[in-house]
Amino acid sequence: MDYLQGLNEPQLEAVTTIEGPLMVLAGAGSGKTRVLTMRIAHLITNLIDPFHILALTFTNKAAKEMKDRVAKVVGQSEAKSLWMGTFHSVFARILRSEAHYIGFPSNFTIYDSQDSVNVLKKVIKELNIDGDLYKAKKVLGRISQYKNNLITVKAYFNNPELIENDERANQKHIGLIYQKYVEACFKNGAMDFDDLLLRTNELLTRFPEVLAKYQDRFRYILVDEYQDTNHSQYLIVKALASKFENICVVGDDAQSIYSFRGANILNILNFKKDYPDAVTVSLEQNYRSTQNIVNAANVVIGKNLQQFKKNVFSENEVGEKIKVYRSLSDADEAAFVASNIWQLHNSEQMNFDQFAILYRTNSQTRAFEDSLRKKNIPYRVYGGLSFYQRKEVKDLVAYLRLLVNENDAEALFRVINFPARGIGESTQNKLIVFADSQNITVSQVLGNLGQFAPTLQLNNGIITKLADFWAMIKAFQVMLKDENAYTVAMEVAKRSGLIKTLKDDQTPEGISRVENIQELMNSMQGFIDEQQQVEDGDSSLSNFLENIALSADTQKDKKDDNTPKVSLMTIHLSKGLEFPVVHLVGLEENLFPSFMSSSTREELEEERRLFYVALTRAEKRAFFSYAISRFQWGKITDAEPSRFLSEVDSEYLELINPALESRFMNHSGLKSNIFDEAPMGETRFFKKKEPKKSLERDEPTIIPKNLKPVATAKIINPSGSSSQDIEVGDRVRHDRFGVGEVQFLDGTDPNNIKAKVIFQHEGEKNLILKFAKLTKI
DNA sequence: CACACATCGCTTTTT
DNA sequence: GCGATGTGTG
Repeated sequence: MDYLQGLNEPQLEAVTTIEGPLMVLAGAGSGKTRVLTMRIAHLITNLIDPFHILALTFTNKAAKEMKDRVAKVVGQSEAKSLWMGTFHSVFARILRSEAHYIGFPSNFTIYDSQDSVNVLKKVIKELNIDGDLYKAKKVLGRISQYKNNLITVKAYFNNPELIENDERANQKHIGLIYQKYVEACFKNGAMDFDDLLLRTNELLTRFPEVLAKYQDRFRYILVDEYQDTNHSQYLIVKALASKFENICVVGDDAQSIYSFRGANILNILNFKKDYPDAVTVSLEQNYRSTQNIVNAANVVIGKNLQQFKKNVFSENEVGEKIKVYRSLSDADEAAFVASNIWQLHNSEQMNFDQFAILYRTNSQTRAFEDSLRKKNIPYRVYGGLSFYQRKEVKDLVAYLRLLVNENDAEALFRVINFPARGIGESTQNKLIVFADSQNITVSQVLGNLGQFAPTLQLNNGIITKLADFWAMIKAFQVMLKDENAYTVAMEVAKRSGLIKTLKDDQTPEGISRVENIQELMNSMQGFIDEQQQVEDGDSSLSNFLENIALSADTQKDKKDDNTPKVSLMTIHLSKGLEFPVVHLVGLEENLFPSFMSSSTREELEEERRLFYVALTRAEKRAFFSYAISRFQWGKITDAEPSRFLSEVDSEYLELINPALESRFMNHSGLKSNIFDEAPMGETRFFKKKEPKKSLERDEPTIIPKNLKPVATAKIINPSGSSSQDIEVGDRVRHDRFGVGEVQFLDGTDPNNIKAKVIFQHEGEKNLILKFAKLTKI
């Protein structure tokens, strides 16, 4: 039992309490993952067949990590029959084997949100409903809400309150759209993400024998991040656990940050009500962070009313105070962060992967990318567009999806005319209308063109094109019977003309698209290899498709060299991670807390939990920063410090640019010379800036408050007629070199100002502005 | 059908 | 400011 060594008392209790309901409240950094894995190991060591254990997580990453760690303790072979995965993947697997109960094919397609939006757009159009009033994305959000709360179409129409609600919101057609959307998905043999949960509920409630089967199988259930479960997930877990009640949920109500997508914090807050006999264990010792960080985080989260009272503490060193930096602009903030990282890297030999920059919104990324690039600091941006959401990748995947499930009309119409083969919109519409009138699917029409051609009212040329297209798809399907998925996919990429079309585009973007296709092929090969190595692996195309549908792998395309890099991500993405040094940036009202989430107490409490999550990522040092003005939506907007800053007791904070403070507080306007005297804490945190020979120096005018502080010169456009102000940091276009960014400006003589510009593709150039004909963009 | 131009809308997003 | 989406024109 050496795996029990080194656990503290509550951890030990959580691991060894095997029977009955158990709730583990795991404060930030308290060793939650360790407890979960040791608990599973302990179950197996106590001769509980792994076959009877189900462990549910929210991310693939968490599932994989836990599985690896369990395997290390109990051995690969023991760990294998364990069911461990995300809610969605586990239930997708169950649904595939039981699909016939609820009228779905077992090879149903899984739609991602983009697919769902596309289907909804078509539904809205078909219903002749004003698309301006019903934005597909918004409507999907609504439908998702309903599904997550188990409000089916039928339940919706039986609930006058809901209908009235939507009517009052001027959305009276929501019910109808919802209905048509569900019908469309059913016809396509497709489920969206929410369906994977909703349909599982349907399966378990409508068919007691199915429920009994899985209840008997899953005798020991563990749920990670329980505070993030939605109602639908809650009901499934409850139903499955109701026979044996060996259910262990682990979570931290203080870290519930996904209510905007249906997570219901009440699930964890009410666990005791559901299971009155439940044992509760609180893990309160934080092993991650300094006392200062833990205490500061505690003070802030303590302002929330809705929470379990916990006493999270640290016995690590007290640590440094949290440094607060007030900056003039987003660019200034970014420059500070980059300099600070650079300095710590040099003075304390810290690797770049020990730093994280956390922000509230993805749009804040850019300024930091710029500032890090200027200092040649390697970084990696997490999140953003997932690899599998790229258009070119989706296109090839759509072909493959069509091979597996030819009823998938969404996939069909995505590829029927891409690459262009003369099957235009009107032809497509005719196909849809005709298929609807005959009450069959479009694939059935295409499969029996000989029979339907006379009634289709299409000319022979088009009929031939349709026939050719369908013959191609059919040929791929035949091929799939003998060849492996990779070979078929390669053939699809070539024969469909996809690769050729992409290769015709020799722009950098076009080249990267081809690379993405190659990367998709590589990942497919990797998947097949992997599956063939494990016993009863499934290297089929449909399994590959399911895998990518349920994984938001954003980094597939990044060649992973092993250079340590600074991590840039949203706070949401940082949950579960830890970094020695954390920069929490953009601490401004309306940004964090977000202006969208400042109206109700519930929303604000979630933002505060988000703040808590962000701060507790830090192990040794935390830096806060905010800007008094920033670019937002193309405009410079004034900003006020976030309320969260004032919620941290000042004993934990240290302002690091008081010089600026006093200067800036007097509102007499900024004199130009303020820039000459290192007002931004420069003496301490900035390497000396490039010398600036500003024209403003000779003009004792009041500089507008919102002028970017890094501005070094104004120049007159050489054309003479128009004059433009160009500043450091501006993006410019050059006839020959393309798009670039001004690095610095030099020179006092207006006729002889030089600009150093780094162009996206051409690299660094020194230009004399008078001749360079730059345009600001 | 391709391209150019206009318009919108814009938090977070494990699946 | 920017990218996705939609509309119009040749």
